[in-house]
Amino acid sequence: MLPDSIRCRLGYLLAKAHHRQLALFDKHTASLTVSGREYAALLALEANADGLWQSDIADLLGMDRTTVTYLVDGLEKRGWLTRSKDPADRRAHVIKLTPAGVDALAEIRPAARASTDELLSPLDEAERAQLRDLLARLIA
Amino acid sequence: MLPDSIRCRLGYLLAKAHHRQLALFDKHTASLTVSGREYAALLALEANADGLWQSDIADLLGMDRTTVTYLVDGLEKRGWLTRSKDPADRRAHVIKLTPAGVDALAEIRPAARASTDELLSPLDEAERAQLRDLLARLIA
DNA sequence: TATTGTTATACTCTATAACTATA
DNA sequence: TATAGTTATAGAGTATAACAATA
Repeated sequence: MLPDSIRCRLGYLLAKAHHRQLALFDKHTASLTVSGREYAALLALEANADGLWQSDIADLLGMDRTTVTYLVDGLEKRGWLTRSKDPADRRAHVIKLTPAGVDALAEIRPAARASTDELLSPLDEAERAQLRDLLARLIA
Repeated sequence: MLPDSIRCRLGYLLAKAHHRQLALFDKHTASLTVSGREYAALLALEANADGLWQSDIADLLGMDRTTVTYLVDGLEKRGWLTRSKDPADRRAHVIKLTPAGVDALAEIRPAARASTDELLSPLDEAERAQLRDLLARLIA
């Protein structure tokens, strides 16, 4: 009943796939109270152990500064990161993962991977790599 | 600077690609005041000339009834579709495209296609088909 | 003057529940 | 009692602009 004009529409396919991804992430991380964006921010901090400015996080994840302020607020309340003035530029806040944040990430990562596995379950290994490659080239 | 842990994260790739798709659709249809969802609803009605119930549209596009009410309100105000009681089940509204709706669709379609072309411009024909196929299998 | 971060505001989407009218 | 549609409300997510502190 769904016409091909919609089924093959890229906007429809991307919206649905993205929606499904969000739902599966929520399902697998239900006990962890963390959003996909928060997880991405934790990964960015993990990869930058000397810390990041909030504006770095905004640039890396494609959010604006406003959104990062709220996001960092939430993670700071959970004790997963620290905010401190950068001595070299006192306008900026340096954000660093705390040991509790490292632990949280260790808990979240397997759940996040399980959600991706479930989303990608219709595809074999080669197809999964292909999908990542094609999507990466769209947003490059 | 963006770590591979994020760059290869499927949630990140899908969110970005979807966001880019929305932005390009808006850019190419800026003069037409139509959303992607409204376009999808028009396509569904085009493929079902005897009309659809609002609940059919909800099922087809994966929205709830509430959202469809608002969406149909907007398209009806533009004169692109009609609402009429179904004589066979007076609880339901039959939605049909008007001639003005057909005209609008004829205007929107090339703009929508141009936005998809721009989004997919980094990929060749075979890769575009591959991407559609892989995404379709994720949401099946 | 420009930049970092904060706050307030508003606007869109979406989710829920209560309501009506029909079946 | 269940279903189609409407309405009201509230919650995310996001975008904008104004502001303080600092460069």
